Amino acid sequence: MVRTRFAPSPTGYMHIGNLRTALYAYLTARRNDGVFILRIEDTDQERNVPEALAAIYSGLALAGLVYDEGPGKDGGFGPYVQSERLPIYQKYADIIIEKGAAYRCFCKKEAQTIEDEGPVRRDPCRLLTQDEIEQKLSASESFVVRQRIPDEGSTTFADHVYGEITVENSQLDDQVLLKSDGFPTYNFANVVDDHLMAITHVMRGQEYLSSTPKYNLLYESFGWDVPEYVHLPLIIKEDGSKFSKRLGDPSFEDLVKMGYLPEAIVNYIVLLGWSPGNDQEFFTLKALEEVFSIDRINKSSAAFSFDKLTWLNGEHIRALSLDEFHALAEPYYPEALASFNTRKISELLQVRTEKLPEITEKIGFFIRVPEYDIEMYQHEKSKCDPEVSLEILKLVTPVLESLQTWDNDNLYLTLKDFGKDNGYKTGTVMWPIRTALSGVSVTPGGATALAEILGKEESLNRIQAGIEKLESALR
RNA sequence: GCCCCCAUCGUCUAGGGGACCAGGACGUAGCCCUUUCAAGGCUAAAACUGGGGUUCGAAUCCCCAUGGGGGCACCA
Repeated sequence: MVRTRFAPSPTGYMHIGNLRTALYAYLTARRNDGVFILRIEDTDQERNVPEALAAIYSGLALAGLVYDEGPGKDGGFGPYVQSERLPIYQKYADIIIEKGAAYRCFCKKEAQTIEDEGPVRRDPCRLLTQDEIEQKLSASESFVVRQRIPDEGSTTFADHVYGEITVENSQLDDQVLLKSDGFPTYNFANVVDDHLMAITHVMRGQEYLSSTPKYNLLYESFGWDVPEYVHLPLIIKEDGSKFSKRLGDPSFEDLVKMGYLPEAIVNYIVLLGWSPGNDQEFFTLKALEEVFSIDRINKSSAAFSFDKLTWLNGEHIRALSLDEFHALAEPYYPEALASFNTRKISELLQVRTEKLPEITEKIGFFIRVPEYDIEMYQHEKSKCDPEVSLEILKLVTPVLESLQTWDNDNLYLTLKDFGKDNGYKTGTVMWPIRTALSGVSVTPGGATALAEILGKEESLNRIQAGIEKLESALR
């Protein structure tokens, strides 16, 4: 039974790299009919942010990553919040001290920060005699528990992504397992919990690659089986620097606020470091659950491209039904748009929107025609200029006035025929109308689509205004 | 400083000795379609970091160099 876990510490937001780790862990569980577990790693009391827990839950929910076990969803391996497991770590710390694979260190914190010679520090306390220890203990001196790394030999572990890695034990430091406040460090808690929670595949960022030998040694000291390791490459920026919230890069929540669909973000993020082996790039979470596999994960770090995310977001927007898109677009429609058929507007917008907030700037002209220059009527490709425009607008007015059925199809056929009868290209007829109706050079949809939405009366008013504008300018 | 990891178009990647004068996607440029703009279609420019090996043959295997990244906390 495959069991994976996502083990974030509560920092207040969902980092992009964390989201991907969660995604991969989730997909690995789903693909293998396994169990996906959420564990909260809140062992740093100074860094805990109160509302951060909520951010983790909402972030996972937003991404669609439903966990099978976790806080509030006990599967027999709880509690799933590390700060609620303190006695457990205490117990295993005692066990490992007993085994001789760890020891108490009574050194002062400050003394530890002095730069020592050599890459690895061997703490003097590892040589303390039993008597000395008893003495310090009874004097209730505070201490931390450190792992006793063997002086000789080397440690090898296998990683699904990076292969076999060997490190000399002399390069490993006697890391702290239990802090003086009684809390475990990540280094200890992750090993104890992954074992106790029967995690089969440990998936995490590659920043843990270099400390993994120490975890292996811990597993060995306890006599536990080592889990499968899956270390994930880093996500960086296109200039090669770190992708970090602190440096102003967006978190998952930020991206959603910027108008990216959660499903598009998830789709994009899965491709940063993994590929399906064919040309498919568009994926829903459901589809990924069927095809994701660990052995197609890449080794090298991947740069986050906003351009590609934006494109993929457009793909997801276009894949929506009109109703779904309309629901997402509506919040961007101002009150003043209420008199129009906004569903029709959504229809025009859907294929032209890559990010939701773009909608705002695309629809302003529906409410009011902006001030514009008559140069707007000049258009090479449509063989149009202000003079011709004026002529067409005047000629077309009675035709439109007499039109009974005011919809896109009828308007289009009528105007097309009008052009044919009067020797104009369709584009030459449409350009001035579209311009008069909107006052902008680019609109979602053409002249007739806009006219339909604006309605007969408003359309004719705007055309009349265009005529007056042109007349006064050309006089 | 020490240790570990990585290295294909600008970016994400396919590729796991001959099928590669290296394929796809984003972005960029051009064309087509066309009622402006999109969407869609077509086309173009664009990469195997360098040097040694191994081999009949290397993007693919090995070594070195270079470059990049990560780690060396009572943070995770």
